Amino acid sequence: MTAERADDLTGRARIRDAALLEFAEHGTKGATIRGIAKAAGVSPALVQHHFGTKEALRRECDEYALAAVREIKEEALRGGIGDPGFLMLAMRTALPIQRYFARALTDGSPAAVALYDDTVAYTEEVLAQGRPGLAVPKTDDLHAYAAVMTTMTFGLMVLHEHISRSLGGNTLTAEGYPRMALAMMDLFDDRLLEPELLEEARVSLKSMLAAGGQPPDKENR
Amino acid sequence: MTAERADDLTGRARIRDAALLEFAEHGTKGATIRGIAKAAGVSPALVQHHFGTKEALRRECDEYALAAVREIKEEALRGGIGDPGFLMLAMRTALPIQRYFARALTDGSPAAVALYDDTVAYTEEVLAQGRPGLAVPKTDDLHAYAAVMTTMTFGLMVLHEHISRSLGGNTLTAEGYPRMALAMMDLFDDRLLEPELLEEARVSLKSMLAAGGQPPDKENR
DNA sequence: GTCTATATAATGATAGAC
DNA sequence: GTCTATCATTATATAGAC
Repeated sequence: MTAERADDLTGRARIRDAALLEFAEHGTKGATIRGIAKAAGVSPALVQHHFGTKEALRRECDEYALAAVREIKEEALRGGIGDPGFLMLAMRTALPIQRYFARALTDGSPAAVALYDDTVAYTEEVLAQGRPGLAVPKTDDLHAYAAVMTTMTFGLMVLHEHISRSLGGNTLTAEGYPRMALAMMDLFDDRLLEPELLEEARVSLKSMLAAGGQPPDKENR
Repeated sequence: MTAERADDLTGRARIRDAALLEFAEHGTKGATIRGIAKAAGVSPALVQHHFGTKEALRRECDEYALAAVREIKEEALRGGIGDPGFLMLAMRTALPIQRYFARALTDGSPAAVALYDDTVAYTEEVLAQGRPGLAVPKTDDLHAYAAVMTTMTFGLMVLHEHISRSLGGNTLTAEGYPRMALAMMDLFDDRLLEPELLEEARVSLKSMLAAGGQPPDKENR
């Protein structure tokens, strides 16, 4: 999984890399063997020769992408959360891998599910154990807290096209990332909702929760 | 756009509603005329008779969904941000519409772009003007602040399948929404990163921003 | 390993009857 | 408005030569 130069890739790897991008761009269904072959500069038959079926190729992309992310994550872990590079974990992941997952998370794939579930579990663990520089979360539902945190972070990746358009620079690269990240920090350092309104909303939500999912009385609507 | 009962829908509307769900489930490319026809209980030819092409049907779903959301939003606006229903704006939107946009935001569509851009602009406006119960954001980049806020909120919708799985209940419905929303409030009411770490990260990001998108020196990696 | 040629299936779209 | 039947296109997948 070490970085390989585009020109000295074997045919098989060239096809896999092209597939990664085509799946990211057009989705599982939208990407075609023909398109992938064209992008890789080979014939469609060669794609089938190496991977058998489109489904198998997809599976291989899935596994490759997941392995790549796990490798980056382990590397970042050695630095610790205080490491300036830790917050940029996303940025250290190769662009094609990020784009692949951004799409796979909505297209649906085993690796995307694994990545999501892994990340929620890891986030929950870190929040529970505590880390230097990291406060203990004030919540009585740490799992949901971790899930929301993870989902929001992934949301920025999944919707990268929209936020990049809005901010005028690709947020998955060093070009657009800093502006987004700074705003994210302002947002989490802020307390936007005033305590009274917050409490009011909490009470309303807790009554919904207690009611087992029934919406509150309709008179308010 | 008033609520119609499933049984007294005209054929055309029944097909449109079925298409909305099929596009949400399988994406623009994955949804088929045959599948939509089957879901609507009509022949594939009737779908073409009413809408001409699949692209035209998709366009009509797009416009219908956008109009529906705008209507809900205007209604919620009359209550104001203090209205307990305001925070639940998403939940008041019909489920098929939410699911349609959750998919369209990554599949790409004019309505999805319009919805996203509208929402960022509206969020920015509200934050700039201020509202009772809402603090003034502490940031020198209000647009990015609004964009990140919007993207994170939409991220919860786009990734609803994953967070629902993680929390054990559909977060797009009253069944799973309260738990997610409560965790969201805990998260925004918290200050997870301690000031020193936050400041350190800000400095690093600002230097990246100033460098015009060049990553910081590699020695740290 | 890589290609051309071809078989097979799925899908979008049309024609014409009722 | 609604159907059945059919066509044209595009996609996956296979066979066999080099």
